[in-house]
Amino acid sequence: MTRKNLPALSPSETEILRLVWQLDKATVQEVCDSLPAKRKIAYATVQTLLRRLEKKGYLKHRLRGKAHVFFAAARREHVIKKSVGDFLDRLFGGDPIPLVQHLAEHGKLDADDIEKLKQLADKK
Amino acid sequence: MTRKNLPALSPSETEILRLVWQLDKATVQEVCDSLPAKRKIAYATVQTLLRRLEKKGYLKHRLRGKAHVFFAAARREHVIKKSVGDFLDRLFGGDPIPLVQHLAEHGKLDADDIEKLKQLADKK
DNA sequence: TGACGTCTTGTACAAATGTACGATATCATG
DNA sequence: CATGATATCGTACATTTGTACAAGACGTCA
Repeated sequence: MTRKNLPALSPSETEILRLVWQLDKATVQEVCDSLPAKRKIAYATVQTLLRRLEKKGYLKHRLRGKAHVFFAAARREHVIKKSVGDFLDRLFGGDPIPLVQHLAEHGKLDADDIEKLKQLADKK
Repeated sequence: MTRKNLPALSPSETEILRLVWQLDKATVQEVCDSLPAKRKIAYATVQTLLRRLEKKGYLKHRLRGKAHVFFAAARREHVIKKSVGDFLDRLFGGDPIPLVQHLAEHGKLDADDIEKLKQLADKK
């Protein structure tokens, strides 16, 4: 199943992978269509990124007519965990507090969000 | 002061920059010494990374004897904000909740941490 | 059936990244 | 002052990344 040894994701690859996750499964075209309006990348580029993601083991595809329909080949949870972990290490030496604190201070999190998190943490 | 237009940080650069922040100011040697034991990069490599960070505008240096002492040239707050923002966009489409939730679920944050955050958010 | 649109495949290519060697300059010390 | 230790500087170089064009396959509709 979802096996280890996933080569690192580049920023752009991450971006595309997220879209596939979000769409659950998608063709090149569909990924292109779901790109934020601001972010404009050529169809061909998205295609290459999807190919690379597949080669790296993050995606697989099956055919629908002539089109490739890409879908996750690695557990999202797992990928996220790795990405967040690495990011945390690089920028904060692994300590998550400053990160969350930063989010809180920049209005990314309101009291409500935090309340929800509290429930979560309490349950654990 | 801290002008904009900072070129993107590569993962390794980020790692090194963080160490300089942590040490407040540091020579190549000092950065090398403060590298986590696991992470083993040659002196020369660290040197290159520091040089690049300076060229990109993240660091400056002054001399102490013959050694270069590097120190921040851009507001840490600002750099973090940008890095976190980009990361959030890439991996979560900009929504911070799933990120924090992930942290909470993976035991990265305990109820105490969250309590602290609550205070923070309340103050806002 | 033949042109048309849609897709994939192969390939390209400059720039960024990760990593590092070798030459050179300088400082302390015997 | 010669020697070693320590630093920087210039440069290198294989990969990876970001971005993309061109050629070929296939299904469709007039």
